[in-house]
Amino acid sequence: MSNNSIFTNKLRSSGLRPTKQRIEICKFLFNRKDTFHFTINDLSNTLKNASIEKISLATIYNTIHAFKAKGYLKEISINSDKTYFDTNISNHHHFFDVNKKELIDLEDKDVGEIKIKKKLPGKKIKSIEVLVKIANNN
Amino acid sequence: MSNNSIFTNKLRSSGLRPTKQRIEICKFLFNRKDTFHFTINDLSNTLKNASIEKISLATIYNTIHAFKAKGYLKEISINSDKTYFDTNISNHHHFFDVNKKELIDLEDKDVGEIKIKKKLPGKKIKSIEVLVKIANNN
DNA sequence: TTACCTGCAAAGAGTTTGCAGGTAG
DNA sequence: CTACCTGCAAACTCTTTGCAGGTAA
Repeated sequence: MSNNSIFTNKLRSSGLRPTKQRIEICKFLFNRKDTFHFTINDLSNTLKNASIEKISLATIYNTIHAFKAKGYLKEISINSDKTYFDTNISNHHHFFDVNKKELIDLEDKDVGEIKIKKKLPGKKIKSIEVLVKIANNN
Repeated sequence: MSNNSIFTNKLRSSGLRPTKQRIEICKFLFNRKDTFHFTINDLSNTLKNASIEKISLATIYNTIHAFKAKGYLKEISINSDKTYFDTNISNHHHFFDVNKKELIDLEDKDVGEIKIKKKLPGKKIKSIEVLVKIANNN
């Protein structure tokens, strides 16, 4: 199907061989309208149920890290026991719902411009990430 | 010495028994002019060299978590293999030097006001944390 | 054919837990 | 005396690695 060939090309063009495991993971991650957040564990479980053949954990780690290195995914900083990945690779920020342990996108425009007034010699800014922790009103 | 009694009181007043291990840890963490960042591993190694008696890793974890729960320490969000704690519990932000894997404080005043323009019903903001990743100029 | 990829199992790192003995109140 | 704390080792979770067999080009 034409969908697969999109991913095949995407993978090939970044020097990754389009194996069926990687295409399977691509389909799950990128074949959707909205971006989303996930953990490796989520992904593994979902694929276990959804796909025909089991993909080994090692392959999932391997693939997710390759995708991250290629810029297809971002890893997100939170004080949490979990490591989250984000299919939204644009510049944006996050709410973290501490009750539901859930990440919610905050678009760049939802956060006023951030001005860093301190400079360190010989260093340049690579990224500015804002994490807004939210909790239920009691 | 009078220093110890400060910590003894601090601990007692928050319902923690002032054991010699906890006082030892307090002295190392809080008996200094400047706040700093550390990992459990750092702390364990430093105490191993510096103190008379060895404090077991389990006790260090236990104590650090108790201190965090009591608000004496903050845990810091970074995409890193390490978990950092901060003795600076005031509202502030961080640079993370990706080359040196080092955290540097960014005072509140070094970061322009942050305006979160999105609200989620039934949720309130608990904290806003900014992480500025920096790297060497090449 | 060759370099790369997958799957499994074992190994690692960091953290937590169970329990017996010790200590503060 | 009792509840809490410590230290040790075992257990756990998450992640990485080594290696043999498989697959894309």
